[in-house]
Order: sequence, then C-alpha cells, then structure tokens
Amino acid sequence: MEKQQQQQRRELTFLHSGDFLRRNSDRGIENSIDCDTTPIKEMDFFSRTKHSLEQDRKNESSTLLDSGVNTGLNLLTSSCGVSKTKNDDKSNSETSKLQVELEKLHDESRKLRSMLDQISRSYNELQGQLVLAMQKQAHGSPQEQKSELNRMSSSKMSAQQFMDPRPSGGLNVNEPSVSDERANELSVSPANTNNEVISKERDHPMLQIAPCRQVSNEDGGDQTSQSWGSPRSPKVDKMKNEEQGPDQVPYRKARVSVRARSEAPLISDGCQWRKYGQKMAKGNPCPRAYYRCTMAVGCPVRKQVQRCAEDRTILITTYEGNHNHPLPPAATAMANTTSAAASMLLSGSTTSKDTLTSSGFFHSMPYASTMATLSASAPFPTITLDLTHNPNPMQFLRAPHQPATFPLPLHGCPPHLRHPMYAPPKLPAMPNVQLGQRHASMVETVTAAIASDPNFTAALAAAISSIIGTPRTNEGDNNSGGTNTVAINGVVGLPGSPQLPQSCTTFSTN
DNA sequence: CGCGTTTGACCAGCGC
DNA sequence: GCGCTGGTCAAACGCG
Repeated sequence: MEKQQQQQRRELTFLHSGDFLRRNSDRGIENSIDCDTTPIKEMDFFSRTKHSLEQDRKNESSTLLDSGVNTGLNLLTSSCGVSKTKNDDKSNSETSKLQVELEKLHDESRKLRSMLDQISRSYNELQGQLVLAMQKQAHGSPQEQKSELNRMSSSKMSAQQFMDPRPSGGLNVNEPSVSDERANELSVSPANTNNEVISKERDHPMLQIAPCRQVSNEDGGDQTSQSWGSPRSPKVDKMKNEEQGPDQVPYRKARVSVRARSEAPLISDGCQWRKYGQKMAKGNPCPRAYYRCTMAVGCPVRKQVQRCAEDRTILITTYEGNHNHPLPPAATAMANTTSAAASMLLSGSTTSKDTLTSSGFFHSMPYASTMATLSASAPFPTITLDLTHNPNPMQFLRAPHQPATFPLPLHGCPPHLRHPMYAPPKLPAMPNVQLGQRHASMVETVTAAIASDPNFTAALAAAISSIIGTPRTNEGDNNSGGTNTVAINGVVGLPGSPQLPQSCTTFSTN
C-alpha cells in the first residue's frame, strides 16, 4: 500500500515536471538510451521493448540451445532411439520461429513508438495553438475573440474526440442543428488536422483509453430508453455490456456533481427541468429531488438536487446524461467544458477505483484547497465540483505558460474563456464566486480555472494515468462500500456534456 | 384545461 | 430470502 503510494507520488512528480512528454517524444527519436540516468524509475515500455527483447532473445536462444544438453532429454532421446541431430533441427527451427516472432514484436514496438511520437507532436502543436490563441485573445478585439473562441471550441472538440471513447461522429448524427455547426467548426479548426491521427491512435489498443461502447444512440436516436438507474436501465446496460464481449470495457456512467452555496431551492443552469420524484435519502434530513430535462422530448439528462446534511446552505446538484438537443447559449459553455472533465473521468473509470482513490495520493500536493473531487465509488464515477471552498489564490499566480505535463485534452478545453492569467483585473480568484453574484462570469471563471491550472490538470492527469496504467482489480477490494474520493486541487467539472453519457448542462444561479 | 409538483407505490440492486 | 436503499412511475393535486 505504502509502496503504491510512493509509486503514485513519483508518477505525479514525473508528470508534473513536464518530463512526460519530453521523454516520450525524445524516446521516439533516441530510442531511449538514457534510461540508466533516469532519476525517476518510471516504467519505460519502449526502452524495455528494445533492450529486453534483445535480452530475451539472447536468453531464449541460450535456453533453447541449452535444451540441447538437457540430460533428461538426451537420456530420453537416446533411450527412444531418436537421433540427436533431429532434435537439434527441431530446436533450431523453433529458435528461428521464435526469432521471427521476436522480429515481429520488434517491428510492432517500433510502430508503437512512432505512433506515440506522433501523438506527442500533435499534442505539442495543439498546445502551441492554444497558447497563441490565448495570447491573441488577451489583446484582440471582441470580434477577434469571438472567432478565436469558435476556433478554440473546435480545438476542444478535437480534444474531446480524442478523449471520447465512443466512435467519432456518433454524437452528432442525431443532432443536426448542433452537428452542422460543429462540423463547420471542425472543418476550419487548425486542430482538426490532428483528428485523423487521433482517430487512428484510438484504434490502437495501447492508446485506447476507454473503449466504451457507443450507447449514446439511445440519447439521440433511441430516446425512449432511460438513463441513470431507471428500473429498466440496469437490464439494458447489462445486456449491452454482454453484447460488448469480453474484450470491451463495460460501459459506465459518470456523474458530475456541483456543490454550491445557494439559498435558492434550485440552481438554474440554462435548462428546463421537470421534477419527477422526491425521496428522503439515508443520512440526510433533507429530501433529494429528482429532475429530468424537458427541453426536448426524450432528453435523457437527469439531475438530483439535495441540500448538504452538514451545511444546509450548500446545494448539491448532480447531473447525468447527455442532452440530445441544442443547448441555449447560457448552457453551452459549461457543458462543453465539463464534458471534458467528465469524459476524462469516464476514460479513467474503466480501471480500478482503488487506484484512483489511493489515500494520500493527492495529499502530497502543496496546494491545499480542495476544489474538486474524483469519486469512483460505485455505481458511477463522479466528479464533484466544490464551489463552496476558498481556493488558494496562489494557484493563479503561477506562470501561464507552464509546459503541459500530460497529453490529455483537458488542456485543450476552454482557454478561450478568458483565462484569468490574461485578464486578471476582471476575474475573481476562482470559483469562489458566491452564487447569485456575477453568475454570468462564473461559468467562464470556472471554465478558465479548469484550463488554466496546470497543477490541477497535472493532478487529474496523474490520477487518470495511474488508473489507466493499473490493471483493473476487483472493485471494492480496498474501498468497498465507502465513498472513495481523491482531493484534487483545482476544479474539475461541472455537469456538462452534450455528447457524452455522463453529464450535461451549464451552471448559473438564480 | 394544461402543466408542473407531490407523494405513495413499485422495482431492482445490494448486503447480510 | 429478506430487508434496506436508491431511483422511477403515475395518479392525485394545485396553480395560473
């Protein structure tokens, strides 16, 4: 356990240092010769591939050759009357077969390396475009900003596509009004040039973050199906999981939860909701209300609203599902932004929650404010955005151009939304915005914060990477039953995904 | 009268 | 198998 924590801290440090990209991209060129000098003992797949394969080949060859002097074998062959030369031929042919096989593996590892290199380059390009765009935005006219915003949102789309485990194109097919717009954006997106590469990468088993099945047809196409815990849904999900076959990761839904101080019984998030139930939840004197989106017939998005038991001024809103309809402007920004966070969570959700929630993982972080939590507790992984805490203001005093530390698309998300670093006087420190005040800018603020805080993204990335890098274990081994939460410094998400089966909507206050 | 809310019943999953 | 809990349904009700 302690060892695991140490390993995770190392990973975090490594990711945070920005070495991740550099090393991987360098490795593609230099064939990873410097592994001995590495201060951090991270797993170097390709390095191992090269060196170990050769080593393995030698070992195997020697083993095979040694097999020729295996006394037991010799005794047997002599006693059976089989000639030794025949046996040697056999082992020789086996050796050559193995060598051929090793050659193939070698080629494969080379291909993988080049693919990784390509991804790294694409990511770097994208990041460069982001920085440029943000700089332009900081100095540009409103119109320029707007066009930049469009451009950036298309970049973000690319990023989302990269993250989005579902087949590309699936999401908008049933949503003409939005898809057309997005298609246009994509067509002019500079980042779109990466899409082809990205989609190719996604096909690769190593790079497939979460090969979730495209279930969201039910969001757009089959609108009658229920999401999130409907009495029918478990069966449906189960059936679908069975259909996926053993290779496919079971589909899981992510939730995005928002904690905010509000006297109002409900936060208005730009969508229309209809209450369909209310229930007393265990351990909370306040009832939990259930709402579903009524902006479109059959929209599968639901939300739960409940007051915090400890502090009843805190309103907890939990979203799940994708809108299958265009969102009003007030709802789109946050929806897009948070879909990234939620999809990232989904991507990581395919692996053990134990890894995600290893205690103390993020506690080594020097920033204390808990702005967001990842909760992988069953049945759904949840990202919680806590807008009730004071953030550490130092978070926003760091250099804006810190190198990205992990090639995850969260970086690609919403820098167009007035990065705090570029417009400091206008913006509050962070989501410490009191509800009811300047809620129009809050969406932007939160969004910008998500994008701007490299520490948060690094932390989240590290969390996800640790999940992805860890084989799935039996769920509930270490954290059975409890709420497993990892504190992350920064903000993750708000509900929001017009595309992904996990979250939705924007967030503002009444 | 139409629409949204309320509320008790029902169902499924899960733990013991 | 039973009870608990979370989530949803749908009839009853209220309001404009």
